[in-house]
Amino acid sequence: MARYRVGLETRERILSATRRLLAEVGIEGVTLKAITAHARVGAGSFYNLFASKDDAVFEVIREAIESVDPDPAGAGTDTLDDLVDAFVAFMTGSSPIARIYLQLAGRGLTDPAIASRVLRSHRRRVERFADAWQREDPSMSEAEAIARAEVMLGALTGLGMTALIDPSFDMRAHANELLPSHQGVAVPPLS
Amino acid sequence: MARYRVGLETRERILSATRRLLAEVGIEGVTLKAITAHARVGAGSFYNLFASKDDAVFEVIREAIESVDPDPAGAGTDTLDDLVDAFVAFMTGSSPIARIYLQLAGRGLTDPAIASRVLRSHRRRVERFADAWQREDPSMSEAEAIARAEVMLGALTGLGMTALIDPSFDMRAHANELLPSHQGVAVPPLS
DNA sequence: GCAGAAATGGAACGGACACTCCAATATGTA
DNA sequence: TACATATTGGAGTGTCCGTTCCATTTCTGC
Repeated sequence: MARYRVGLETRERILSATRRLLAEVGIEGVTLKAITAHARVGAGSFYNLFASKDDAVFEVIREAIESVDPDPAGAGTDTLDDLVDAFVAFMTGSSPIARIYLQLAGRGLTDPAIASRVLRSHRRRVERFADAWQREDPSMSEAEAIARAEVMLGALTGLGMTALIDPSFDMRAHANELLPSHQGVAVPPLS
Repeated sequence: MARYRVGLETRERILSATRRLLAEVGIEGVTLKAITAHARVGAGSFYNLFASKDDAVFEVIREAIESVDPDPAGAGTDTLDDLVDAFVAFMTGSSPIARIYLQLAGRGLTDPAIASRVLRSHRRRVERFADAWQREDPSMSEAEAIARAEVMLGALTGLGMTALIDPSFDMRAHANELLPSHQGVAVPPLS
């Protein structure tokens, strides 16, 4: 835990180096050696401030997500529109961190420690989407709101993946189709 | 190079072990030690038959792809329901290819060579979904069918990812909500 | 300016990894 | 059978990784 001014500054240098490395060389290139070298810090200093290497990586991702959060304070004022917009901004923005996030999620397919972290943040997001949905339609049951939030987030994640692999893919347009307010072009539902 | 009968058999044992490992622990869990242990083979025997670990992994993937007929009949009789069902079965079933596919897709976010492969198969699948959609509603334009296919596949991919990370997640239930026959909101009926 | 706590660098550790080396053995051929 | 060579296991190599340890230095409240 950083308590002194110098400690906080070092923490920022480490996060900054981690951020830059994630952007430049990807998750596989982020080694402790690289981080400490770029931050001009000894390994001891690093572990004085972070519990593990992953701890620093997740903190960088957390901050990146928070930076596009329409309601960082958790006041409950964000709409579904806002949330979808934030997700799209995160995925299609200039920050390469979205890429890292998806790669980590992929790694979570085999690494239980990462899976639990990814899952935790996923569940938090589902809750957020479900709340917004219920706020827009108070008659909706909580269970249904959660189910819809799961589908919407699944869709957004998948679309984000496509967008990252295919730069010409228009994620925003497709994402907007997911919104209940969207009244698009016509396909009568099949019976 | 295997020349004798025993060598060819050993080669098959190695490929079989690699295939099983890819299914069970994913691409990152496939170590040389694991392969040789499961195949009951020494490291020397392995390198007598394969140039590298990746050589064996790529061979397994190549064979797996080859063994899956993308459109056996080519009759174009499959419905959206069938396709979604197949996708869910693919993701939640015991087949190793789904996990490998997602893990490779994640790796493709930084590796252009892998990205192009992933993208190609993705586009092929979009086409398949779009065709089915147009078959069910001939009045739908091709562009719109493709747009819907993109959203649906994005959702399925994202849900599949969640399902792989969280075994308790009911992918099939959520996937069904994506179908136009379902009166959900995720893909809204259009006016 | 002193004491106690925080911060520091970097050597050292233990483990994982892909891969090499080689003496011993098995195999196919003539 | 006799010979060339394919095949074998597994100890050993070099490298890289995250993390720990600790003597030393720096910081800050009093």
